[in-house]
Parts: sequence; structure tokens; C-alpha cells
Amino acid sequence: MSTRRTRQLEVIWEAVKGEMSHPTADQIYERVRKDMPHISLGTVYRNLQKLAADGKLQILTIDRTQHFDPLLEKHPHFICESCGKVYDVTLDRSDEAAPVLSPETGFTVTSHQLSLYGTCEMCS
Amino acid sequence: MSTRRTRQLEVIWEAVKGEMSHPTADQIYERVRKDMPHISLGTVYRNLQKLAADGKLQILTIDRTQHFDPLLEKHPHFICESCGKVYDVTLDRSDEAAPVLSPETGFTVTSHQLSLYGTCEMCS
DNA sequence: GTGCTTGCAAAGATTTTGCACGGCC
DNA sequence: GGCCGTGCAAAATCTTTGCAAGCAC
Repeated sequence: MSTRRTRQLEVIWEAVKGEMSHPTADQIYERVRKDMPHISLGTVYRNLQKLAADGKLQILTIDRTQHFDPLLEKHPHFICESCGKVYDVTLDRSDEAAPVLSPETGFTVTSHQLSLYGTCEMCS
Repeated sequence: MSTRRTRQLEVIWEAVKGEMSHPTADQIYERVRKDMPHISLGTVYRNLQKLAADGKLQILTIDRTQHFDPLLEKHPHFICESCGKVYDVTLDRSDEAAPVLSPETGFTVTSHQLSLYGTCEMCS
């Protein structure tokens, strides 16, 4: 169960660690293929999942497709309904903090995700 | 382009309009099939989309699968990471209101969705 | 050597679509 | 009758998985 340090994992991590564009698995695959032409898409998926399990990536599901976001810190996302681009957002009221359920509900909230939808600057 | 009132659309709407369990297209299909054994899954999808476009339903994408929620009013959802169930949520601080981006960003926010993740009562 | 990882391809799961027929207006 | 909606099945998307071979430790 220990995670081995393979060249594939390393190359994939290099490809996404500073990435701000919220790439999909396929986009990461295309990018990584330039360094490792024989890598397979399945391997990309498996390693992205590993990185996510490690807490190094966040998986955003937008419109039925996974996007991978290096986990710098929790932040909301803005999704343009016209072009589909995903933007990182900083809210004014900076910490509208973690929403909390009444304790008596018995639900345990471990994380949350706020998504804003609308039209981005370029599309308006 | 006008929406015709077909029996299929009606039956589908009847099946979801009071529904609080956030069913998937497939679950709605199974339900509707009891009244209309020959209805097709494609028709269910097409009509659910029509209802969503009409503003009668909200489509929640959870874990790569669409769930359909009659749109009573905007509310956050709690998704149990253990059993996958989706719950409607009312926050304490009732209106943590619509988050707003700084106006100068040029982004237009038309809607937003807050999702909480964790473990529900039955799964803990 | 042991057992996690990989590449490849096939299978899965969900949703969309083409087409000819049928039914609403 | 015109046209949108339907049923059916095939296609499309995106993701996961089985398996034998390979590599990390």
C-alpha cells in the first residue's frame, strides 16, 4: 500500500503542481506525453487519484468531468457557463468561513465547496 | 420550439415534482416505467432537461452523475461520502447570502451552489 | 524476490444522438 | 398536415479495470 516513487508519478506531479488552469485528465495526459510518449491514460488517472488521496490535489467535478487543481488552499471556483473555463476566486468577505450544521443533526462536515456560475469577462 | 404537453413529460414531472431524494435519471426512469412501460431512457433524459431549462428542476452533479432536484428554493446540499446520499441543508446563519465578486472583476455571477461533504448520521 | 505499477485494451457507467414513426396543436 | 417528441439502438464521453510484464525497494 506504500506509494512507490515512479517516474510516471513524478512526471505527472510536475505537470500539475503549479497549474492554475484546472486541467482535465486528458489535458494532463497530452502534456505528460511530451516527456513520456508511452504513458497511458489509465496511468494518468491512477496517479492523479493517488495525488488526490495524498491531499496534494483537489478534484473538481464540473459538468460531469473531473478537473484537477493543486490544493493550495481552500477557495471557491467560478465556472463560466459560456466557455466552461474555471477560475479561482477570492471572496470579498474573505472568510465566509466553513459553514456549520447544527450540531444536533448528527452530520459531520469534513469539507465544503462553493461554486459560482455565470459569465466571465471574455464571454460578456 | 414550443414545449408540447406530452404524456411522457407529464408522467416524468409527476414522478419528480415532490421528490426530496434527489433521484438520478435512472431512478426516475425505473419509477416512470411502472406507469409507462415503453418509455425510453432517452426520453426521460430529454424531458428532465426540458424541465431544468424551464426552471422547474435543478441538476446536481454529484460524483459524475446527475441528480434531479425540484427547485423549491436555493439551498445547500450535504453529500455523505460514505453512502452517497444527498440531503437538503438549512444553514444556521440562514442567509450567508449570495456571495458576490468584486464588481471590477467583470465576472457576472448568476447562481451559486454550496456543497458540504462528510458523513451522515446513519453512516457514523 | 515481492508486490505495487504500468501499458494496453476492453469494459463500465452515464448521457447524448440519429432516424423513422407517431401524436399534439 | 406540419413538426416536435418518442422509442430504439448506436455512439459518445469519461473513467475504471483485468492482466501480464516491469520496476521499485
